[in-house]
Amino acid sequence: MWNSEGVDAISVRPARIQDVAAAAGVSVSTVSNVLNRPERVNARTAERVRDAVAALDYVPHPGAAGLRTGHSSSIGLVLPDVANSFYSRIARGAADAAYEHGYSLVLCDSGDAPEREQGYFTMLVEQRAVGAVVVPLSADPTRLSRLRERGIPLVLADRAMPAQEGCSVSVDDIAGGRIAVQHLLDRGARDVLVVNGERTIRQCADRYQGARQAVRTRREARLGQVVAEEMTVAYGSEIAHSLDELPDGVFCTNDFLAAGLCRALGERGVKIPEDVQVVGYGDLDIASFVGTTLTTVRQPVEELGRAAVEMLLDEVEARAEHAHEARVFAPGLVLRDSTRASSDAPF
Amino acid sequence: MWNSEGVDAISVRPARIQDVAAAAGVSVSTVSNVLNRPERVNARTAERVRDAVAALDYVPHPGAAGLRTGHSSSIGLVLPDVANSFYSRIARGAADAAYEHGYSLVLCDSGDAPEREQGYFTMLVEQRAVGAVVVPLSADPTRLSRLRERGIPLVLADRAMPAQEGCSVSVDDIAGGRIAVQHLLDRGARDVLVVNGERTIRQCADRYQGARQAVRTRREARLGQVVAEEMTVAYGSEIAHSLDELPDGVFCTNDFLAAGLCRALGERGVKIPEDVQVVGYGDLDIASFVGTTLTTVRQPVEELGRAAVEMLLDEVEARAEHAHEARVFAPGLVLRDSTRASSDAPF
DNA sequence: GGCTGCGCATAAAACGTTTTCCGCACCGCT
DNA sequence: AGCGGTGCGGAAAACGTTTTATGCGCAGCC
Repeated sequence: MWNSEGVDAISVRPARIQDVAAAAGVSVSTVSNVLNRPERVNARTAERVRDAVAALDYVPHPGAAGLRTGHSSSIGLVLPDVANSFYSRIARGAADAAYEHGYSLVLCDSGDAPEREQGYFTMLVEQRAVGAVVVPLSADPTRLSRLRERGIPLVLADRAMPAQEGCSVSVDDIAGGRIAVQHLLDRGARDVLVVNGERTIRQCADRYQGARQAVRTRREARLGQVVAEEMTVAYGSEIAHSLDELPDGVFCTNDFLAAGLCRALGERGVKIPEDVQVVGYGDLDIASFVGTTLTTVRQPVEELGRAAVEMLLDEVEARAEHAHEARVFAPGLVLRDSTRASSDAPF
Repeated sequence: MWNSEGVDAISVRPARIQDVAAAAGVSVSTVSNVLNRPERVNARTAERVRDAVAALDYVPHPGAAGLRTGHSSSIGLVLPDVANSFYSRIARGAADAAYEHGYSLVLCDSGDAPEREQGYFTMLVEQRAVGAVVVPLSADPTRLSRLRERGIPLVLADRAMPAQEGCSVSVDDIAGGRIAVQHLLDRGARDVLVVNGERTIRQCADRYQGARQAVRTRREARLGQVVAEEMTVAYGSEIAHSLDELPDGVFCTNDFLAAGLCRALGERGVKIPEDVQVVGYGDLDIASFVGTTLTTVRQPVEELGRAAVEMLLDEVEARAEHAHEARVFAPGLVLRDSTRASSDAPF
């Protein structure tokens, strides 16, 4: 009645493989063969079939196919919070890779709730997901058992795992700490302070270890450390105010800390980078938005997501000859004003 | 051989409904009934069945079920880029809602590529997705036809749509512009400048319209506008430098612009908020990280994602009595230093 | 005592694929 | 003529569910 013509489509039943077979004057098996193993069928017949497919706008039903073949074509991506930019960048890389390989990505945002993470694991088991990329809430390996015991392959992201247990991808935080401090030393700093987060956090401990390694290469260099309760702008600022004697180089293990520290130093009349050089970590948005833009350590996070999916698919598709691998990515340094002597206006 | 005992699980075939039936000494239909319409079956039998389910750790195969019932339980989320915080917040809200209702969310990141967006539409059609939430690349409605003609219900996000075409969710940008400027006027500003983006962008046009509405309520107030080529920190800064005479209130239609503008004004020796009050838009991370934190307009973005999914599910589950709706959300004001007279240290 | 109706459980037919045979026609060879 | 290939195409059996149509026993009612 008042419907325009497009709307009648909502009642049309999608074409099945049978319909295609009928239209092309062949059997269903032939249609299936044309679609999945074209080499098995005569070129002329194949052509006829493909015409029919196009004419009917046939799209195969992967659910039905999966029923027969035993596996779906979706992979799970489990992470604590997509709204967090670190995780959303992982998601981006994973989505790209999944798309390129023709898999669909199921977004499982555990919202920092362990029971919800478990719920998603169950859901993935139900769906017979072909595998999962997991950025786990905690390092506790038993939480992964639900997937393990169902034989769903998984790749851990941002968390290393003994290689025989499965694949994992992560960034080399020790190297990150090393290049950050190395850079400060290269630019003449001799008295380096590390503004760190809680050392129980693996990343923080690693970055500090890297810093120590860098300092060891120079006789005359000294390293200090101060630990912030939380890695926020506010604490970075507070630490800058509480400093008695100034170092000539500061390595903040997080860009928030660095941003707060830079601002507070500025308020104290300290010039950056002339008096103190500062390196941050993470290349978060804030690093380039802040007054004096931050030299910082950039992590190839999208690569992490992409690699995780690709390793997962290798495991899925190769099965037998797949060897587990713990891939670690190298971070890189992004040079900006906070360690650059001549600061040409970046805009 | 060298495998620990957990590993044999990878070969165990998941229990089917048949196995449960056998274990409970009933027929498959009874098991199915226990699971889907418990009221149809005797309480004692149901109990036996449930025990068997638990004992075998049976999980139903939604693919197979979907084959029979004709629809899957997954919904698509199509957006231009999850790494962009606006979209990732939508994703977060959508994921929460989907989880609560027992649906799984398929992440479709079109990466700003129209053909990839189409590819995802095709994929969703294949999977017989029950519906989709779409943040479209452009307003061109024909791109959605692929889903439409297959009768897949969809909800548009961040983009209004004639209500009879389907549901949509969006934020009221006119109201956003209005409250921003209203706030400036309330705090005594009389000469208000709007730093806007390209007016071909609907959001920009709307926010400016809201600004005009607010100014109209005060006889003595005046409104000016300057348009930035891009809505970035750099352009905000540039505009601040190019200003001849200063207004006493500035409304930037984006926090990046506001951040750049504030910094540049500071460099010119202008005090914020004493000399000029500034309001941003979006409540992006940058708004609270920047030197003088930004008063800004906050959009309930997670709510957008959540509502979109819920409206979609209403359409899916109610079918007949569902009425399309174009829901628009009200933005709110977040008060921070850039319009606050007495600036107590926020830390 | 034969009906009807009710409460419960089951058998069997779908759903749309893939894949394993198997058959058929044709070819070239002894 | 008989034989083994080979190249193509088809029939039919799975895959794991849901759902429709029955079946069966038993109570209540004329």
